[in-house]
Amino acid sequence: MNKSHITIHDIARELNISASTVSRALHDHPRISMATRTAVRRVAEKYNYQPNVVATSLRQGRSKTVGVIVPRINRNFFSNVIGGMEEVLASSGYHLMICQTHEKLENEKTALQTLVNARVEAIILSVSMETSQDLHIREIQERGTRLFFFDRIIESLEAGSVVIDDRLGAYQNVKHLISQGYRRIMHVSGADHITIYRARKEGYREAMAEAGIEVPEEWVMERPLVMEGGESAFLRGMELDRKPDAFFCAGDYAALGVLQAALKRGLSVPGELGVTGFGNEPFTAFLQPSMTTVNQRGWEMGRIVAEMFMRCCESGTAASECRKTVLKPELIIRDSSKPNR
Amino acid sequence: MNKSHITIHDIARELNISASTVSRALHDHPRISMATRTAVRRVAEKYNYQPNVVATSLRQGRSKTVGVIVPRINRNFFSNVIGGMEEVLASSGYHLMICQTHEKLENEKTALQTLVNARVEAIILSVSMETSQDLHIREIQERGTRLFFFDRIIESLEAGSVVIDDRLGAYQNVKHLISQGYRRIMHVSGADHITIYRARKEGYREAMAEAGIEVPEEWVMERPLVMEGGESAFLRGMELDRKPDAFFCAGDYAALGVLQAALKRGLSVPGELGVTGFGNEPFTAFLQPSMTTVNQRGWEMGRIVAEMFMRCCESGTAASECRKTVLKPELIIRDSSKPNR
DNA sequence: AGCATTTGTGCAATCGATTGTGCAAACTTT
DNA sequence: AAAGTTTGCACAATCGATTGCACAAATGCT
Repeated sequence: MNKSHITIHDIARELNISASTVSRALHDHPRISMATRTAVRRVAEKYNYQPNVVATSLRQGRSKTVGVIVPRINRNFFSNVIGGMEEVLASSGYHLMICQTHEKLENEKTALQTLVNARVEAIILSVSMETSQDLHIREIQERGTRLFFFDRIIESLEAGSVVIDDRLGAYQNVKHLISQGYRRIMHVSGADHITIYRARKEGYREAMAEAGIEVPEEWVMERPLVMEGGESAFLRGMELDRKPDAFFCAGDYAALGVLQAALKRGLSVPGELGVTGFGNEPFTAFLQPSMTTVNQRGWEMGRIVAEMFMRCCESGTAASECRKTVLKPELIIRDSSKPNR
Repeated sequence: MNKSHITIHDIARELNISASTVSRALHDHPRISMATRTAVRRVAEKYNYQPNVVATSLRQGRSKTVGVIVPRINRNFFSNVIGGMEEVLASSGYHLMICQTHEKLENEKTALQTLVNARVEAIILSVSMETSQDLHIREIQERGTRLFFFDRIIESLEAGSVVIDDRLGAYQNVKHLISQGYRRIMHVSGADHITIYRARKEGYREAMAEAGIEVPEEWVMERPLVMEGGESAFLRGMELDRKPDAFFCAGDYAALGVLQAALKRGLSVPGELGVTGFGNEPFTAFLQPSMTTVNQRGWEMGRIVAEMFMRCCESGTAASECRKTVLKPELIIRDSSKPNR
C-alpha cells in the first residue's frame, strides 16, 4: 500500500502502456502524443513520481555529483569554500560528496579512491599537508577523472585551479608592516612543499629585499600553523640577539599564538611588536588588538572552481585544459599592525 | 586503450568465465573453487578493479550514502557536527551528501526532495529558522526515509535525535551570572518556535525564579542571533528605567554584539556589565574579555547521530524507534562573567 | 487506389553488479 | 555399479531509466 518509491513501470502499468513510453512522455519526446503525455504527467503527479537518480546515473554514466576533498571541513576557510561550491552546483542540480583528509596522505588516497568509485564527475581538492608528491593524484587523473584544485595546489599537474596570489598577499602584508615602521620582521612559515606557504615566504622576502632589509636565516621559522607553533616561534625570536619587532605569520592561528605569547610577556601589541596573519579567520576581527590579515576569499574561491567545473562540463573539455585562476588577495588592515612607537 | 573503469565483465572476458563467477569469486562465495578465486583476484588487481558503487546501489537498493541538511555549512557548530558524522560514517564506508538551507524553508523542502531522490539511506537534519510546521518532513518520513534530527529538532515527529540539554545549559549559565552578583539579567532570545531557543529561555526563567528575581516582560527580547541583534538588544536595554547589569544571550554572535556595543559605550565588562553567550564559537575564547559561554559539543553530536544511524541500520529498526539522546551541556566560565563590582 | 511518409508505441538491450536456479561433472555412499 | 551428494560454474533475471530499432496505423501525395 505504501510503496515508498514509485517507478516508471508503476505508471506504465496504471496506464496500460510501456515504461519506455512513460520515460519518453516525461521527457517530452516529440513522438509521444499529447494525450499520452498529459495522462502520464497526471499519474506521475498523482503519485509524486521522482526519478531514481541512481538508476539514471548508472544508465547515463554521469552521477551529477562532484567530490570534494579538504583537510578538514570544520575549518572556516574550507567550510566557506564548500559553501560557495554548493551554492553554484546546487542550482544546476549537482550534489557534493565531501571527504576529509585530516592532513594525512593516507586519507587523501582513500578519499580519492572512494570518490572515483562513486563515479563523481569531478574531484575538487585541496591537498593535505603531507602531500609532497603527485603520483596518487596523477593516476586518478590519467584514468579519466576531472580534477580541480583550490588553494593548496600541485603545480606539477595540469589541472584547473583557483588560488589567491599568495605571494602578493604576503608582499602587501609585509610591505604594510614596513610602512608602519617595523623593520626586524620575522616570518612564521608553513611546510615548504606546500605551494602557498612557499609563495608567502617569497612575498615576504621580496618585500624585505625591496625595503633593503637583510633577512638572516633565523628570521624565517617553519612551524605547524597553530597557536603552539606561533608561541614557539615567538619564544625563539625573543632568544635572538636582534629581537624582532614584528611577526608576519603564514596563518592566523599562528599569529594568534604569537599575539597571546607576546601579551602574556607584557609586550604591547602593536607598538613594541607588530603581528600580522594570513587567512582572515573570523576571530581575527574580534581580538584585542584586532588583527591585520589577508582575506583568502573562501566563498568566492568555491564559487569559481565550481563554475570552472560547470563550464568544463558543458564544453566537454578536459579539466587539464582549464586555466589557473588567481584571485587578488585583500589585505585587511586592523590594529595589530599600527605604527611602531 | 585507456579504459577508465573496468568491470567484472572485462575480468570475465579475460578469464573466459562468466561475470557472475567473477562477482562471486570477489565475494569469496564458497561455491567458487580456490583456483578461480585467486585467478580472478589476480586479474582484478592487475587492472585495479573497483566496483561501480552506482551499479551496486541500484541493485542492492542501498546507496551507502547519508544526507545531511544544515542551515549553513560554514558555521562553526554545523561544520563540527558534519566533521563528527564524517568520522564515524567514513570508517564504515558511508558517504555524506550535504545540503544547506540558508535558514529558508523553501530550500529545506528542495533539499529533502533532492536527498530522497538520491536514495540516501537516511537524512540527518537540523531545521531552518523558518521551519515552524512539520508537514513537509512528516511526508518524507512516512514515505519511508529514515530521519534523524540534531540540535534543532521538531518535537512533534517521532525520530531519533541528539540535542544538548539547552534548558540546563541556560540554567547553569544564568545561575553562574547570579552567583557572580549579577541580578538584573536580560535575555536575548531566538525565534520562539525553535525548540532550542524556547528551552534556553525556560532555563533562564528557571534560574531567575529560583533566585527570587522577578523577570519583567521587557527583559526578554527576541532578536536575530547575530551581532546586530545583540547590539540592538543592548541599546534597548539601556533605555529601560531599571538598566540591566548583565546579558545572557542565546547565541555567541549576539553576545559579541552586546559586548562590543557595551565597550563602545564605555561600560566595563565584566564589572558594570556581565555578558554570556551560548555555543562556544572559537572566537569567544580570544575576545577581550574572553566570553563565558556553553559548549554545544558539535563534534560529539555529529558522532552520536551517526552512531545512532549505524545502530539503526544494523538492527533494521526504524529511525522513529530511536531514542532522543540528550547531551550534558558544558558551561565554560571565562572573564566576561567575572563578579559584579 | 497505391505508395511514401509521418506518427505513436512497444520490444529489447543497456548501464554494472548481484543472485536464484539449473545443470553438468566429480565425488561419495551403499 | 547405481544412486545420491557435493562442487563449480553459467544463464538469466533483476534493480530503474533510457534509447535504437521495428512496426503498425494514420496521413499525405500523385
